[in-house]
Amino acid sequence: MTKTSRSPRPGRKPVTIADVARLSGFSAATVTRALQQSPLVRPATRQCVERAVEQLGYRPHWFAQALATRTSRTIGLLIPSSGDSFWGQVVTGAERRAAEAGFSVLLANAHDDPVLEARATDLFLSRRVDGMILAGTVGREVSWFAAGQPPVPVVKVNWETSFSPVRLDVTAETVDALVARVRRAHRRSAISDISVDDFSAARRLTEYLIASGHQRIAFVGVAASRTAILRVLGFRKALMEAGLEPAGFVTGPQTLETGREAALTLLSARSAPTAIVAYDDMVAIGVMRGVRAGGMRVPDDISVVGFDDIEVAGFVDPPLTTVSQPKEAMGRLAVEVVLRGVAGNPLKEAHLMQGELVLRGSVGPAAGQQRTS
Amino acid sequence: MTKTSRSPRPGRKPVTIADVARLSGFSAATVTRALQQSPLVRPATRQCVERAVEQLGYRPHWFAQALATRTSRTIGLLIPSSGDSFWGQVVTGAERRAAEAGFSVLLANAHDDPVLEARATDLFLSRRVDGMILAGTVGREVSWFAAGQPPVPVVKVNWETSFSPVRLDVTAETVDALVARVRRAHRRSAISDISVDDFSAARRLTEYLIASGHQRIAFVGVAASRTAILRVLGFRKALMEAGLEPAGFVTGPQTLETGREAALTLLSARSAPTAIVAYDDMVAIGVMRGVRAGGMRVPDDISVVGFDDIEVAGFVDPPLTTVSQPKEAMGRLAVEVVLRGVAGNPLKEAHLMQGELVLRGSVGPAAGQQRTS
DNA sequence: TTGTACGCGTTATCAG
DNA sequence: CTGATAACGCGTACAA
Repeated sequence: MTKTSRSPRPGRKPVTIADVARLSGFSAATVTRALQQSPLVRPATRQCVERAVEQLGYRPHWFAQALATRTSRTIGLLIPSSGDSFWGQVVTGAERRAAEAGFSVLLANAHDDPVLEARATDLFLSRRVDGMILAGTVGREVSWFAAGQPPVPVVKVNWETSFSPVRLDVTAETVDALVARVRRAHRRSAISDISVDDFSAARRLTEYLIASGHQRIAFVGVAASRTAILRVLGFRKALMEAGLEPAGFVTGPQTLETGREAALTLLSARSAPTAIVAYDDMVAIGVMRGVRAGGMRVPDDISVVGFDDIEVAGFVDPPLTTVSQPKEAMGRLAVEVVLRGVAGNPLKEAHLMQGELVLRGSVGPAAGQQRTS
Repeated sequence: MTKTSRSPRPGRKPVTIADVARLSGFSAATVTRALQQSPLVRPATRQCVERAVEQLGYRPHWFAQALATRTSRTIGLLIPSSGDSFWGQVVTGAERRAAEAGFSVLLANAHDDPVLEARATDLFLSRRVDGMILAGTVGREVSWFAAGQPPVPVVKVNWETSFSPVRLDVTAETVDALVARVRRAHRRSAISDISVDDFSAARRLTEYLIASGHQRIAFVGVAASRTAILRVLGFRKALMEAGLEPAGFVTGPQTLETGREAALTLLSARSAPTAIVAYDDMVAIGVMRGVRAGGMRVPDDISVVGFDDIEVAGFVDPPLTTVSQPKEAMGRLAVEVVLRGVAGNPLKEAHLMQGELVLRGSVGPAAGQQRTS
């Protein structure tokens, strides 16, 4: 249903500083100074100007200000999608912090498309943002800025990129070497970055499963992405230190469906795992569905853990044990890094934030252990 | 963990149209025309200019353009919170549509605070947005714009406001009168608005329950808000037309906890309902938990429905039957309305969008009916 | 303490 | 077809 009706044309022309100057009887320069709380202006004058501002409903014209001062007080924020509550939380943190500093946020969605990513950085640049935050991007850095160095401070958040697949039969030494190698790729760039320590998170999650008595643990959702590799390596590391072998790896796109099928496959194997580490919560939920479809129960027969602590994770049955990423904090920190850059401190910063284990109902004691005891 | 290291100062001064003019050997005016694809410029000249642009990496300075053309090609979008995936979807739709039209989105979060809402509209105005979308706002319209008419096209989306509580013992005539009254409050405003037809959605949802054999149906989450009242009225309307009486109303804040407690209370009554309509999905999930805590099952013993189709709704157990709001479409439409206003058609538009019933697993045949048959 | 004059980077209006 | 020139609204040296 749609209804329309006339409404008065809002065509009042905006009031400028000249109008204020005229009404108050002072010059435009004085008005500017009064508005900037400059100590050079007499209190009585300030009063007078403020009255005129009030009366006319004057608001400084932001473009003109920006043009004159050469700063836009705007930060470009590129994320994969606003519809994703994960990134939504990052935006919330960023927006809050920016507002505190008197900055606003220019938002763009990349929808996982490198072309859109490049277009967005272009947009930001021509909008003369004072800095930009590139979050969850998939494209290659070179495609963003033609001449190497970006002209404004840039920070990457949870930057994703493809890596040649890691051999799964790594040894104790190669795990550390590979982690170092993956991290080094970050360091080469001159662009600041913030990311969550996926390696450590996966390691702690796996250690928790081992401490719960699990000995046969599989990983579902292996892929050639930076994040996936670090999580696999953390998983391997924990296993090695406990003298255990992985109970299986399932490769595939990081979707619910992958998790479902993987669970069905793994459960029908002769030596089925008693616990599954999923690449992320969505895959984990798929695993839980697969487990149920296979006639078994979580966590009685098999334990499941995920990553990210997405909103849904706390609402599935049983609620999912996972590791939560500091989403709002990442957004805030990203803005702070950019702000430091804007303030004229052109340092590259690299932040590795720690996730937090969220213990819920999807992990129980190892089923095998129960039988033998 | 934090690491910092030196990086080359990015202080190249941006290239201006004058640089392009110099290099290409033409005047700035011609460069502008070439870039605007004006037919007034000779192809050879255009080529020449384009080469210079390429070579210098020139990008038009957006403020200066905006200042000269008096349009910012920006739309202000105010939402309660980016962390909420409901609004995130609205943003996605808006952002997409805006990008198609070459506009960008300036985002602000109100966090349900009328003060922040007013500050945001102020920000938008001083940023000279071409139009603004005020979504899910709670404040009073008068507080937004000092001088009555806003100076740019504005559209409200799912505008929320408090209403004097509706008497629950309405009659058939008063239902229609009340719906009309609630809607009239919208019409009085000169500001365009988009909202979902909550009355009709609630009515259809309730009709569906009745068609499933339910006769004793309660409503949980009554409050003095516009949305809540329309949903209650839709619920009442469906019941009346079927010659049924409501099995109860529970008032309270629209949270999961309210739902939980309400379920416990309703189930222990002498004539317990066989179905519950919750104000929204979060309340509905609370109801489901309460039902389970009370030792009964959904949908075997009692059916539950919600509103909004939030992300979580499809993942709870059983998946929730609800009515989905056209979130992305609302965002798109909002941008379109603003764009029409920008194009110089200052009409007030009122759009009532229809939600869609999403039938999932939380509704079954009436338990009472099963027993008697 | 206040006013004047100029620059910020573009676009639009007129002449040529 | 192209080139001067004047806005656009504000900040800021510099002068008063």
